[in-house]
Amino acid sequence: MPPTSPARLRLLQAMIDAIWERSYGTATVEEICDRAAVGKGSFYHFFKSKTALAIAALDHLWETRSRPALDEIFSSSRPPLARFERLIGHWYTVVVELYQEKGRVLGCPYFNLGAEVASGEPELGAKVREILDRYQGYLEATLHEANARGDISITDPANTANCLFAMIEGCSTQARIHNDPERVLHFADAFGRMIGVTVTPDLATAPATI
Amino acid sequence: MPPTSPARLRLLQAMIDAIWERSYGTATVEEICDRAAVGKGSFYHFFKSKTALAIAALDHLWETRSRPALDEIFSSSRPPLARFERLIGHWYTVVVELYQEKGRVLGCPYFNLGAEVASGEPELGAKVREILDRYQGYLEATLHEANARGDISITDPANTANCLFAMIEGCSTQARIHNDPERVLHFADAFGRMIGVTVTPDLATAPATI
DNA sequence: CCTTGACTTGACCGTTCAGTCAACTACTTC
DNA sequence: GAAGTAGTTGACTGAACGGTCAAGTCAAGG
Repeated sequence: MPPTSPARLRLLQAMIDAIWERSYGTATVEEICDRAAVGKGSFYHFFKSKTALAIAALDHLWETRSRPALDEIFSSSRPPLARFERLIGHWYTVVVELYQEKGRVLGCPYFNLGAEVASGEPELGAKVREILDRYQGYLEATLHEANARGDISITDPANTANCLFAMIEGCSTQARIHNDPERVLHFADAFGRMIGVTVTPDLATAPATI
Repeated sequence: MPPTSPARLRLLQAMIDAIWERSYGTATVEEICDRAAVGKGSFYHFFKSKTALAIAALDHLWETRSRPALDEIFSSSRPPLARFERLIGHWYTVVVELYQEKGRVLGCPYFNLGAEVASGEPELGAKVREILDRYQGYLEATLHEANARGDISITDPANTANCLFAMIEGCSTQARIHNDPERVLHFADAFGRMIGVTVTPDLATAPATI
């Protein structure tokens, strides 16, 4: 079971697509096998259950997409406040790209899944919390650094990071509920007001990841 | 089929509980019938489908709980900024009460459901959007009034209301994901910074509704 | 006492689900 | 080319699903 097997990778991607486009609960094993063009036997050759695939799929999405993108956005070569501007611009770019591709705003798969399986599915919930905490960690570290440089003056960086992250995820979920990509840009202004600076989304040419 | 039939009311409440505690997708008709102590035949006597019950349940929750609570919180007898303080305090009180009762933070049923059924279930999605828009309307109207009184100076009340609401819902969903009631209070500080005033949660003795 | 109709019931139906399995292919290694 | 290993298959199973239905109960009206 080398983790690079093509069928295995297609299953991971199919599960991510299913969670993103629909929801974990409504995604059936057969649907995922069809999307991946893989027999049901192969599914259970690689993963012991639907839940196990979901956990592996979250890890895969994080390692191959989210983490590389966040490492670039929050690179120390960029000034702290510019990282926030890049984050918002990047987030918007990804949402619009997926909207053009799928015809729908999909929101954040981690957050959507987390809300859905908060009760029941404790292992899946733990994986979601782990990833969301790492995500928020980027924000908190950057707030600390901006504080140290004197760019901003925030008394409680951990709490502020939490609130910024809540607004980002909240706006993304609103955008999903209303299927309206523009809602994602709404928070740029509020983002700035929360940390006491002006924040302008940085819509650079971007690698298409989230 | 008088809408006040006890069995019908129990079905509405059972559906709300199921959506809140678990999720719409994992709630089965049989589970709801059991919770309501009602035969499956009665279910289909009152509602033509599971979806129809969900839509009726959202309306019922809004009319009997959310709207009365919001009308009290946003009563014109209260100064605009005090309404925000009361909203946060009330929200926190409800979350803690439900936490003590059910052992879990449940978040906002409208928001959770909306994210879950954003694709698929268009009628249910429309009902969720209608309710969320009304909810946000209270915030926007209050921002306008506070602006007019000179309490605050917000250039784009509609967008600000949207961001405040996104942060409220985002924090609530985080609280659900982490099963941590205290996360709901996190945003009081950020709430104030976004509109440029100090906001202190008003934890008055409250009617237990959301 | 009979009729009516709203309300209730749970067995039942066809479908769909997650998961199993025995058989097969393709590739490597000796 | 034999033997082993990794990957693949789809028919199959038992359970659970949403929804149907024939057979009631019961209170109100005549």
